[in-house]
Amino acid sequence: MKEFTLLDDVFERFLESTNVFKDREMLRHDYVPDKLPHREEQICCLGEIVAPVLKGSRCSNIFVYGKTGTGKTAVIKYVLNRLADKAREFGAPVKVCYVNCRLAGTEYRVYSSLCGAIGVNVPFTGLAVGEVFDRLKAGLDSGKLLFIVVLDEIDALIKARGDTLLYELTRINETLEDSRTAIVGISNDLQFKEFLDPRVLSSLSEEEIVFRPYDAAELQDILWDRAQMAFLDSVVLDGAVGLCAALAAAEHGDARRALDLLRVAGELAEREGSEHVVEEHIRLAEKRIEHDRVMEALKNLPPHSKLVLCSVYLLGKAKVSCAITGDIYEIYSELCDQSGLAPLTQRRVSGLINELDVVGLLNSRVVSMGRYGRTKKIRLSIARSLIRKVFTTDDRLRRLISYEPGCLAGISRSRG
DNA sequence: TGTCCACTGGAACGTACGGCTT
DNA sequence: AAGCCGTACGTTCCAGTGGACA
Repeated sequence: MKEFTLLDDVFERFLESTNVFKDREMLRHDYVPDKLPHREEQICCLGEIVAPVLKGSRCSNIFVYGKTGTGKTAVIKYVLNRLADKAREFGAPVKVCYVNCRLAGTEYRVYSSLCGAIGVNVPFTGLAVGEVFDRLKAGLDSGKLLFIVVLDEIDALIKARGDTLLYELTRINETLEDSRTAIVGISNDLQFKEFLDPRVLSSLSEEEIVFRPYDAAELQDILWDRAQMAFLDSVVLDGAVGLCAALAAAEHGDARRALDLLRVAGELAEREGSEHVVEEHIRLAEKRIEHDRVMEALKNLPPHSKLVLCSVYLLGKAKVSCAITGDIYEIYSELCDQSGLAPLTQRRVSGLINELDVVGLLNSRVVSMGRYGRTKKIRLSIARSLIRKVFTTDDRLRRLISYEPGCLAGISRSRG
């Protein structure tokens, strides 16, 4: 009963608090606004490239690249949405399908999304990739269609699975009867071209559009536009937007990050009943976003990764200045013993360390110690208190973070 | 200068599982 | 039901590596 009263208080406070937002959805990065400042050039360029489909011809394949938060996805969606509207108006048989390759994860799922877009049902799993591709072709050939395929974050898929998907898609028109397909590939990584077969690259890059990062002044314009839509009048102060833009500009001009900062800052201001969003809220928002990211990453780790991280934590606690793979594996094995898990091989643990490095929880560096071999030096790249905080909520891990491994004494002696 | 350490990291392969086709 | 397929997660094997040391 008490909990309900408490919760009711929270809701009451929220309802009675001063409003700062008009429509917070405007600050989400998947929202595509009617106006995209400082991207007029790219919008026109893309528009010119795709326009031929309105007259029933295939448009060129396009390769778009630029860092995260430079407006690539927003511009593509903006232009292709307009194109689809125009096509309906003119009765052109245009279909657009947007797939995020990183989220799709596999060739199979990319093909099945494409099939879904043209109304071909494909089971969620169970078919050979070739079979799904054949069904896609059959689906396209069952009518006359101009199919525009947007493959966002294509670099993620190519690096993980190779370029067969792009190879097949860039050649699909050779076997189609009446329908035609055009590909828009979006990549965050410029170097990604090196992973491509030259034939695929030349076919995909019939046209190229580059999105350079926004500078602080441009970010400020973008933020003001969105702030006016998202917040009530004169809620956001000049200094707050300026700081927000400056912080995001320092991080390669990432508009997505700038919008996140502004949204979280607004939520913080709302919660404390403030009538304005000020610089202090932006600073707090910056800390909050990083904190949440790390907490989320920690909570969702698989059990063995948690034990690896716990081993690094324990080594730090024992004042071992820089842990190496061998030390970590020894402690990890002991922790497995303690928690009744069968330990993975050192090879696998080495891979887990790399994965923890990629998500930013660890920092590892390959070093050679001369005749003492080659290994990785590993340290935590997050606050120890965060690990304690998350692991104490887990019954099994709570015991382990205060555990004193027997092998620790030997490690400390040799390398403390 | 050659040896040797303690790994790294690529590649091939194994196993389990869910789900489709025949 | 059997066979096949993709996916996830793991193991095993092994060539390669950089630099301290004899």
